Amino acid sequence: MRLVIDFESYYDTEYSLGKMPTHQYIRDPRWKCLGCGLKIDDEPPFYLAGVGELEYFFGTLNWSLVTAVAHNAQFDGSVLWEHFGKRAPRTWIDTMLLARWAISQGHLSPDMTTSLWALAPLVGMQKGDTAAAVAAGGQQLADYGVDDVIIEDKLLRMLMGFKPPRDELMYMDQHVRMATEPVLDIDVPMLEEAAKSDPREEAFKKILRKDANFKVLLEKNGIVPEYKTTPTGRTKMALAKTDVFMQSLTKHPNIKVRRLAEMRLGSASNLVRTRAQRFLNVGAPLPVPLLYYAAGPGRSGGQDSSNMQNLPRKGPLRHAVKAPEGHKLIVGDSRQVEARTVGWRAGDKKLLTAFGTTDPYRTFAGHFMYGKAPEDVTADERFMGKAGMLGLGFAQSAYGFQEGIRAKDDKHVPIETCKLGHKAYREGFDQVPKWWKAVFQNAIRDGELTLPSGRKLIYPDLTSEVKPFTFMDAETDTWVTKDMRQYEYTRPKIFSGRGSQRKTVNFWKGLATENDTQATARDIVFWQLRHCADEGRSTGKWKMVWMTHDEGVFVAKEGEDTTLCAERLAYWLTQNPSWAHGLPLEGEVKIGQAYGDCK
DNA sequence: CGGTGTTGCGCC
DNA sequence: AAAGGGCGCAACACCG
Repeated sequence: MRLVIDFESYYDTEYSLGKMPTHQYIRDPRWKCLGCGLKIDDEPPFYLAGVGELEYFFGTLNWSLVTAVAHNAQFDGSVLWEHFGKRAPRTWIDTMLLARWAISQGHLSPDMTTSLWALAPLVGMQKGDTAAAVAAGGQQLADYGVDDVIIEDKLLRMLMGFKPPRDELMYMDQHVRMATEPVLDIDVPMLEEAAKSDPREEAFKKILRKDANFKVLLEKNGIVPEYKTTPTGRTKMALAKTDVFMQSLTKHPNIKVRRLAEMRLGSASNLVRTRAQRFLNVGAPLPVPLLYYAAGPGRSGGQDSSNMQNLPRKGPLRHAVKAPEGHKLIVGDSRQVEARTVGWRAGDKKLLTAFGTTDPYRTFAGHFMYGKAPEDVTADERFMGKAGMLGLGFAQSAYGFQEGIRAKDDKHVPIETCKLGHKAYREGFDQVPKWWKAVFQNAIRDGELTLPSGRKLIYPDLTSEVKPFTFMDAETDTWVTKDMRQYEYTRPKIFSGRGSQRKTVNFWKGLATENDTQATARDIVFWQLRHCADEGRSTGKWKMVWMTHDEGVFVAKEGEDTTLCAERLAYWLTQNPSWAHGLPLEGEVKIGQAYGDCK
C-alpha cells in the first residue's frame, strides 16, 4: 500500500524549522500538529486536521505493508516517529531525494532545485502559499495540504518513470531512517561541560579572530606579518593553520609568539562548543540527519545544523555520543577503499597486489621507492610510502605532493624525495596514468562518466579553451607558462554550495579520476552497509544508525547480538558487488559504548 | 539590517 | 607535462 503523507505544523518567526534542527522543532513545547494531507494508492486525497483522527487513522494501517511517500521525509518521518507512537513504514520514498538522484543522472535540468515549489511546475502544478494557508487554517489549510499531496503523488510517478535502481531507492530509505528513527544516546554532563562558555574568554577570542587585532599583537612582538593571495585574488594575512607563515609562528623561537599563534588558532574554531550545544538542544535519542546524494560523486553530507560526518577525532564529542543503555556500537570501516579502487579501476595488478601485503605502505616504500626489503623501511620512509599511495593516485605533481604533506602534516620533505615518490608511483603502477587519460577522454567526449555500478557522473556545460597555463617544470624547477587546452564545466545547482549560482570549475584528468574513484568507492560501501543493515532489519538484531563515507555504525544489544553484528559487518566489508569482481576489499570492525571508543 | 560571498576548519 | 577532491557550518567581510 502506498501512502502519501504531508504533515502541517504550527510555526512563527521565532519558532520554525529555519531556526532550529528538525528534532528540536518537533520536540519543542510549542509543537502543534495542525493536520496531515494523505493519499492512499489511487484513491482521492484527504486531510485530517485532528490529532485524534490521525492517531485513529494511523492505527488502522498495517505499517509493515506501507510504502510511505513524502517530500523531505526527514520531517514527516520524524513527526510520525516522535508524535504517533514510533511508527515507521516498510519503505520510505522521498520525492526530494528522488529528485536529487534524477538531477545527478541528468534526467532533470542541472538548474533545478529540489523544493516542492520548484518541482511542482514539472507536473503542471503550482504549490500553494504556506504562510497564508497556515494563517487561515480550517478549510483553506486542508485544501493546501491536499494540494501538496497531489503534487507529491504526481512527482512520484514522474520521478519513478526515470527508473531509479532498487539499490539507490534502498540507500534513500536508509538515509530517511537514520534521520527519523533516532537511537543514539548522549552524555549530557559531558556535553554540558563542552558547551560551557566563559563570556570573557569568548570576547577575547572574538578579538583574536580579527586580523587587524592580531596584526597589532604580532607587531608588538617584533613580527612582520606575511600576506597571501586568496583564490579570489584578495590579499590576506597568512594566518590559516596550513599557511607557511602561521606554521612558522607556531614553531617560533620566541615563546610569546608561539603562545600568540596557539591562541589565535584556538580561537578559530568553536566547533566543539557549538556542536555540543546543538546535541543538547536536540536531545536524546539523537538522530543522524544525513542528506542522500549531497555531493556530485554521490556521497552523503550533513544537514540540519549539525554535520554528523565531521566530528573531531580528538576531544569530547565522539565520547558524548553513545549506544543506549544495554547496547553497543559496532563500527566498521572499509580500509583504504579509495586507494584500492584506483588500482582496480586502472586494472593495475601491482597496485592491487601491494594492497594484499601486510603493510601496503611499507611495501610501496621498500619495493617501489627506496629499493629495499619492506622490513628495512624506516618510519620516515614508510610515511612517504603512505602519503604517496594515498595521494598520488589522482595525477598530482611532485610539487603538489610536497605541498600536500606540508599543509596536512606540517612537514617539509625535500622536492627530490617527492619526485622519487612521484616517479615510483607512476612507473611502478604504470596502468594508473593510462587510466587517468582514458577516463578524462571519456568524460570530455561524452560529458559524463558511467561508473561500474551503472550510475553516472555528469559534467554539464562542458567547454574548452586554449589559454596560458602556468606550472612548475620538473626538469628546471621553475615556473613555465604554455598555451594549453583547458576544460571547465558548471556543476548542477544542487551541488554548487549555498550560493544561488551554479559553480563553474576547471576539469582535468585529476578531477575526473578522483570523482570516478570517490563515486565507485561510495557505491561499494553503500552496497556493503545496506546489506548489513538489511540483515539487521530482517533479524531484528541490529540497526544501522550512522555512516561517514567509508564507515558504518550499527547498534545492537550487548552480548550475542553485538558479536553477531560485528561478524556480519566484517563479512560484508569484504564482499564485492557483482560489478566489482577482482577488487580486494578489507574491513575493520570495532565495538564500543561511545563512538569515541571505536578507534 | 539582512542577504550573499569568502574564508577557515572539522571530517573522509 | 598538469592544478588533490568531496562536503557543512560558523564567523567575518562586504554590499545594498
